[in-house]
Amino acid sequence: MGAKRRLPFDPIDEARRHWESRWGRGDAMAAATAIMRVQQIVLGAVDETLRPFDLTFARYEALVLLQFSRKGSLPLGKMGERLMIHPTSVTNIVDRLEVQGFIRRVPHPTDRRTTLAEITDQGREVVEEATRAVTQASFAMDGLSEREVEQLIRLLRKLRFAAGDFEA
Amino acid sequence: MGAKRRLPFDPIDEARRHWESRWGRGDAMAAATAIMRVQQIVLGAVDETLRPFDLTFARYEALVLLQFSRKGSLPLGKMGERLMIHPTSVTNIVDRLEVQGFIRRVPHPTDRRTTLAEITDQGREVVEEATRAVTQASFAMDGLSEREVEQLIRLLRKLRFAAGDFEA
DNA sequence: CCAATGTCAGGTTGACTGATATGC
DNA sequence: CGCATATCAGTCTACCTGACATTG
Repeated sequence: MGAKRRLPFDPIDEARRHWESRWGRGDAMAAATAIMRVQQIVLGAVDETLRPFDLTFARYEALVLLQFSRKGSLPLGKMGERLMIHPTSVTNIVDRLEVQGFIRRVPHPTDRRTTLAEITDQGREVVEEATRAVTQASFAMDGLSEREVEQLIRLLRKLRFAAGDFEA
Repeated sequence: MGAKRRLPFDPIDEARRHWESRWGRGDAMAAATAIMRVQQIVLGAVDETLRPFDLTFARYEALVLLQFSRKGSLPLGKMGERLMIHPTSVTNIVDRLEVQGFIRRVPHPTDRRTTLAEITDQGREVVEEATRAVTQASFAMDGLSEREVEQLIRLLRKLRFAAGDFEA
């Protein structure tokens, strides 16, 4: 296993002190580092929860998106936009989900350039099951109160907005 | 390019509404998704800033750590602990930095099992230069006020603490 | 002719697993 | 002997670039 030992101090805080004593403001750096680390923690927790279903977070998100869509299908490009991932990543993820039998590729009825990904019955089943597990696992957010989770969501949303993710 | 278009709404918020109307509480899921996305944004911003120096965030962090260390050198294992990365990733990162001439491997004076990574003069130079760029770039944190950045740091630290990263 | 859509080939990064040589 | 340290081989995810065929 990787970073096994629990450190006797917060390494990010420590780095920040060094940073500020030498280079000035270190809040942005500290925040960035913390985000990296928390992402690692959360992703690990989620992937572990999803492993029994042979899903990664990325593929799970794709399935959830299709599950929520009106017709159970979306153009691949649309999926990339919503999930904010690269076109080639969409191809990759859809490939795997198709092999697993959770979605299938379907030609678009009118625009013959575009391919639709359609969730299968088996896909719907696995999403429901996986979601049950995921809801219970609570994603390593146990350390925060409900209010704090909302606060975190708000701050992250502001950051994403400033980065130009969306308009509202 | 990947997710180019700015969406007319917040996709995470939208997903959360769907989620909650169907499966119950969605705050943890929303927070997890937001963290993934923000990590992507921040990492992208940092890596872009560091590209002129031929550094990634991971390698930059390793250099900063060595720069801050008393003797300018640390055992590889120690580096892994501090940076919270896998031993094989340490080997990988140190390999690359060594090829670039920013660090060099040095045998430990007493314990012949362990190898030290020592930052070179060239390494110190590039850290200073890169840090100047990085400090100005401010890591896509522009959307938040100073107070909010501190708030974010605090919440993330709480989460990391609950996950068992450190003891203080 | 130009734009959009999806795919493919090929390269990079970092993380992981499992095995191994060396030294404490 | 067991344990620690670092490495190696091999695999995996996700990203990127640049090219391409097809279609609008």
